[in-house]
Amino acid sequence: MPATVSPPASITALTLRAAELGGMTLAQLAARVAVPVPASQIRHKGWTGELLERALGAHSGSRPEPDFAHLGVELKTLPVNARGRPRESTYICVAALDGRAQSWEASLVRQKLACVLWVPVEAGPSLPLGERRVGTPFLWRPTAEDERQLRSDWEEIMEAVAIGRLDQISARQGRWLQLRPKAANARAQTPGFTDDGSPGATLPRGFYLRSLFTAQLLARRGGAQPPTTAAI
DNA sequence: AGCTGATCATAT
DNA sequence: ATATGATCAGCT
Repeated sequence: MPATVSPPASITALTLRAAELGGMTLAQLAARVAVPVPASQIRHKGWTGELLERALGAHSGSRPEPDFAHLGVELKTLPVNARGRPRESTYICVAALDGRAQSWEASLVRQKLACVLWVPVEAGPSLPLGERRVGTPFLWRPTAEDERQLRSDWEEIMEAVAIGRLDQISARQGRWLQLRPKAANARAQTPGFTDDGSPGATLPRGFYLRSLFTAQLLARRGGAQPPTTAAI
């Protein structure tokens, strides 16, 4: 039975709590909240993220709200390699593909990224799950420049969606933000447009932050890290 | 090696 | 099916 951690009362309490996790291994964290460490992530892809949620007192489950709704903070783990570079893009949210008009201001992408607590975690197939260590968490709010760039990509992608040309969009589009499949499998369906541009079911897709973007956040954060976690 | 498209688990 | 958490795996 997993142990329960109470929700942090403030952003300050949250960041302090997060800072204390820096340097810990996932095995130590798992023991603290009493959850087992899987042998592999192949069938537990979201395990690290869910572990951090528990450890920090988030418990929104799969509900469509921020992890720390009362604080307006979203929690995102960031898998990094031995050199401290992001190993993967970061999933943000699903995209509405039905062509209804949307504005950047009211977009889910903008809401999701309004305030994010990033938690770097060592990752890689050669590093056993339990031995991976938590890096130095940091709170991020998009700067005006961050938002300008994300908005530019979002609008370009959504313009193609709005005219029903889902077939013209690929993950190659977008400098910082991209649209990629987000589904149980390639047969999944959601309202959208078929390849000929007519209304119909299509593959669900989601917005992802390219690793180049998160790499810049890590670099911007800068600062000295403990020797053993020099890279993260 | 990096990237794109596909996939896995769980809760609602 | 939608939304949460992401990583896998084949191709360039």
